[in-house]
Amino acid sequence: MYYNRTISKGLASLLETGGELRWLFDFVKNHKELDFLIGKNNSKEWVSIYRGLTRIISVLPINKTTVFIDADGKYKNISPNLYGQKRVNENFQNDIENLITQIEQNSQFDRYYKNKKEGYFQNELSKIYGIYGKPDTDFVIIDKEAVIGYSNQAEKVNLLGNIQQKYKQLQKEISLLNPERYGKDLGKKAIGNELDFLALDKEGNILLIEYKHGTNTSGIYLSPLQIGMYYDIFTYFPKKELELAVFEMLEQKQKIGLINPNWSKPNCIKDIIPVLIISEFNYKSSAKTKFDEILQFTRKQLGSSFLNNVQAFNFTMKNGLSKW
DNA sequence: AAGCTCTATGGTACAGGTGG
DNA sequence: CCACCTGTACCATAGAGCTT
Repeated sequence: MYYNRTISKGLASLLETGGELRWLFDFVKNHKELDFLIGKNNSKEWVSIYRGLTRIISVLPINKTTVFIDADGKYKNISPNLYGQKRVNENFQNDIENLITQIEQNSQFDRYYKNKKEGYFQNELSKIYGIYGKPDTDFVIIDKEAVIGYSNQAEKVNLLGNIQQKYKQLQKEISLLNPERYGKDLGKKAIGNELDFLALDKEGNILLIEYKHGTNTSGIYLSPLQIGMYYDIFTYFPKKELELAVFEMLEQKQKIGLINPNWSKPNCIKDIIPVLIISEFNYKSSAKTKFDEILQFTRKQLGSSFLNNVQAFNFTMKNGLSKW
């Protein structure tokens, strides 16, 4: 298993000050609805730009002078000129602007950002604790949609499969316990495998952040299972290796400017803390009561120390983060 | 580089619940 | 008892990895 999503120096330098794609960095920083996601897996690396939940472009390096601009077919159809092979010295800002304008004008895309739901708040969070972060911000986002990689399918099934199995079983039991209250056939429902945000706080704690919008009731009350699973996966991962990867990603992001270069980094990793962040929580919703019930149930099954350091926050534009 | 498959998620309709 | 609210089931869409 491996986890390190630092991109190659060559790709990173394109975005750094003086790099040929530096204009892209400025462009995203100046558009409040846009944000970066950079990463790699065992076969490729990329710099992607998201508008809420939509990946509007991915930049994939082909060689030193050429990149491939990719996205879902839907967006390629809207703005064909933007996609395909490009020279790195080409400035395709106008094409991106054109794409965004068309996305804004077509209501079919509203649900990914304009409706001010999940995509909107996820983007806000991501920017406040990322590219707009201050030197004294409580924590910084190291990675988004974080996934641990496996060298092959056998290893994945063996390591991840076992952990997933455990939580799927619990989900099934919860469903059988009270199908009306918690949902039926939850045993068939898959448990997510991407962590929304991996962050680092000033004290040196790694925060495993799961984000939910307040209207997603079942997502909220079932989140102990999801959060527990990420906690298992990341605590199983060798600590030294995780620490190295996190610091490497931090440094790379600071060099580019995706994290404030003056943010004072901790000396070492202290702890791993699971976190739930909910935006626009509706206090009339039963989600909180059910969340406590699920937590109680899982503690009965897995031991009282299960998620004993979990933290939950409300997130609003007005007050930022406050205890849930 | 594009198509295919798997999976996650938002939107929506409706059923059931609740409060006035 | 009615009007409104909430949550679930279902469906469509899109992201991501894999294959060629």
